Amino acid sequence: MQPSRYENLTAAQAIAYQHELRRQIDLTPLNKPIQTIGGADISFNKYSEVVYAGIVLFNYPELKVIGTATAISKTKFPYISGLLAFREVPALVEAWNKLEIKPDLMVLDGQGIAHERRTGIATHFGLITNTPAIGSAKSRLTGRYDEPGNKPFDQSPMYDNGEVIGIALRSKINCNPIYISPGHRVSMGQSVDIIKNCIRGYRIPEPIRQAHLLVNKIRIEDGDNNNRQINLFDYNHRLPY
DNA sequence: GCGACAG
DNA sequence: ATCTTGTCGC
Repeated sequence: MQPSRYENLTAAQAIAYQHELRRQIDLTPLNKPIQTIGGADISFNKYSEVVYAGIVLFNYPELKVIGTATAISKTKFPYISGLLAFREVPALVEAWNKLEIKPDLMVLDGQGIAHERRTGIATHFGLITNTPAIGSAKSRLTGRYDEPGNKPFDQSPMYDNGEVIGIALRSKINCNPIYISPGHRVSMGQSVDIIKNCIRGYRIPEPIRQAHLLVNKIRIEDGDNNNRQINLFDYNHRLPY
């Protein structure tokens, strides 16, 4: 199935495809040393079908930026919890195809196997690009866990159906944890170790943080002004008139 | 039926 | 996700 055709799928068909992808997941430990790593993210205006995708490449473990790639695309697939990949992966793959050199591993903003069908966006992206990938989410989708301690790198396993599907990691003191899970071709332990090395003073791991800054930048540069939106703040200030 | 629900 | 200011806590 080509990502460019995802928007033609119904939710039921997308779920059927996830069941198909699930069988192909490989969580064998990555045996090759990591020299390059990439972070990916998407930005968009909620009143527009335009999505801005970006990937930032770094050398590893230093995390010095060595390249970027972006793509401005459109999607009609709505955001549906559990089907995020069908909305965001097409644009990400467009950016991916523009990369001169592909990284040894990718970090995606969302879940890996910490998903009801074990097919979060990191797993999905890793499978269709045949690239080791890790999911790092800012909130939980599924799974039960005890709140990790409040010290940096305190962690707590996430369970679903008796299996460990991810790790809630305290990336920064006094901040909510982030949720780490392997996506494809990397183990649970390696995923946590790699993400820990990508934490550089902020709650969000550097690859994703930089990708987020990049996509927001290109969205503003593209002139997001044309996509009119009335938020509560503006609305209240216009009431007198 | 009810509550939960990545971005 | 995205909009925006102020404010609280470390």
